[in-house]
Amino acid sequence: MLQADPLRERIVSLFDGMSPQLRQAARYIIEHPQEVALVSMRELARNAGVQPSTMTRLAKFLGLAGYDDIRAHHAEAIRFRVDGFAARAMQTEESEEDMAAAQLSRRMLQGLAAQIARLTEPASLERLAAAADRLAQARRIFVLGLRSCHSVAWHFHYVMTLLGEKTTHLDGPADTVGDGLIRAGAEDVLLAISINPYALHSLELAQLAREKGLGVIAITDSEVSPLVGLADIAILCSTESQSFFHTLAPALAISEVLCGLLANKDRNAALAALQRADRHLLSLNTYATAIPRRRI
Amino acid sequence: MLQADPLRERIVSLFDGMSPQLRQAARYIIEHPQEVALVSMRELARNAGVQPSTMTRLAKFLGLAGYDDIRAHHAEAIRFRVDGFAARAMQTEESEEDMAAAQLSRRMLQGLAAQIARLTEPASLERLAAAADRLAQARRIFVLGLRSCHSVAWHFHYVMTLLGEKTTHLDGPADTVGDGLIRAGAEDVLLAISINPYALHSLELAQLAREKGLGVIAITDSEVSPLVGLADIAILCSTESQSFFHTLAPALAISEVLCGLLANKDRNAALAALQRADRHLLSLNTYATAIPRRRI
DNA sequence: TAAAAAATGCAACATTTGTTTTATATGATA
DNA sequence: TATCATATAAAACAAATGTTGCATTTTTTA
Repeated sequence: MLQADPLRERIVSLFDGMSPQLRQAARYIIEHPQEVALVSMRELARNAGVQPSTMTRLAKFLGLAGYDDIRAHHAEAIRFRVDGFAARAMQTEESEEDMAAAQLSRRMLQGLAAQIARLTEPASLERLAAAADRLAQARRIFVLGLRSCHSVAWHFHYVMTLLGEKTTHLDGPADTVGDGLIRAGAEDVLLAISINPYALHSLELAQLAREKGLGVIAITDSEVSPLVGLADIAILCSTESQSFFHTLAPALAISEVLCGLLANKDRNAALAALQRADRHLLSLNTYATAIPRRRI
Repeated sequence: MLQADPLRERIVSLFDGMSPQLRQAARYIIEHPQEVALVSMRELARNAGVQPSTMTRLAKFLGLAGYDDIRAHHAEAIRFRVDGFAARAMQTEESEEDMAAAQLSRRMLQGLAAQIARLTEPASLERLAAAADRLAQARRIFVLGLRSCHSVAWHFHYVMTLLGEKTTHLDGPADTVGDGLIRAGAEDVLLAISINPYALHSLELAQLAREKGLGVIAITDSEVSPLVGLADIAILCSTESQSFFHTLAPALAISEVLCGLLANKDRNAALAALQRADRHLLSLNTYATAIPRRRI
């Protein structure tokens, strides 16, 4: 929002002085302003993961009479926004270069959004479901993604480690990438991610996995990708982008969906695992609760 | 409202068959659609000059279960208008225990697409352009993303290495993550990526960078993220998803856009650099186009 | 460590909400 | 006009809302 929003600014500026629960409530309001006006306080509190009373306390903390002041403010913001949209588009006066930058950015982002939206085609959804089934059945999941695909492979692996110990990330220094497969067998599955140009090493390892009897699931970019012939299930994602580079956002989206599907197979187990991970990381002081903030 | 609105059309088409009081209520709703979602039924009735019961009767007359259906519809319309169908799937019930895989996948993907599309708001585009400018000016770019954000940081770094030697990826074993900053100074910039929950180490390093005089550019998830206070420019991306986990797809999209903008600053240099990288990797036999024959 | 203070969860509270019921008014038909 | 069906207003109702006080937990201070 470009318009001055005094309440929003007040919440941000007082954020540091809030207790954890107040912060959680405040954060949710900052990030879902329209919901404040559209749902009841109790429902908002539920969605924000706090007690109803916390919302009242937040209002008082902000110096307001009660929660209704917060709601009234956000309702007013919605009433004003009716014509604010056009106004906002106009008021952006930019330099020529920035204009060009904004245009390129917009084109790229819209392209990415469209590509991810296109993954909702029935054919893709079927393959996603089949892949999730296969991954759920596997004893062990080996995740392989080299070079540009490393980010996707690692992210999948990272999320899955929050759920349990089922995945092995095939990566390592000194040419030890494939060592994880030493004890892999027919009960295991390789999740291989590779896009054009295909890293030779990825294909070799996928081939090796196949020879060892592993199931192979591929995330790749084309029906004629070499991985398609090697894989039991291949999920295709476009990598075209409006810039010089290939995009991996759709591939990342696919891997996130796979994680979501796997977690959804047993929601309770997933929740329990996540809580366990939370506690572990908490005891390690991995995350910041108190914030080293110095400047506004 | 430009979109087709079935309820509105239904009210109009049944208008002639209504009693005077029903008409008065219906007319007010047609002419003040946003008020329906923003005030209580009794207040709406008062403003419309009818009895509260008339509103309920109108709902029944339209074939709905009750007034709440009318309100829910108008709230949805506001969500639609404000977010461009973004947070829609987001808010809907997630209580269905056994959601079909296809349904969950579709929801997740649509949500991701919408979140990326939302990054095209003018405010975001401005920040992207400013960030690209700052990164282009920098002597050196240090890229920091720990834990879940590693994928984004690494991807940015990887793409940038194709363009040149300007970036340093802050990562390493044995607690050497921050060592890259040893010789960093005021002419350099830190690109820090962190989302809630914020890795303590990321914040500490960002703080250190700031103290050493580096510019700080952040990719983070909220106006109240601790990185916002530390950063010269903060680019915000939503991380909410329909599943248990946060999504990094929008953050990845942002980093890809930054790469695109940087490459676009000097297209010829970028092309030349990419060709050089291509030749190098070709001579190393990094890539394949067909299924490889395994070396023994 | 113990004591004090702050933060939080819980449950009871008075209101307010949307709905339903009942009584009254309205207007058409014969 | 008398009769009837419909439309409206008023009041009663259960369900929900936002708030508050209190007990418990957590954090800070001495």
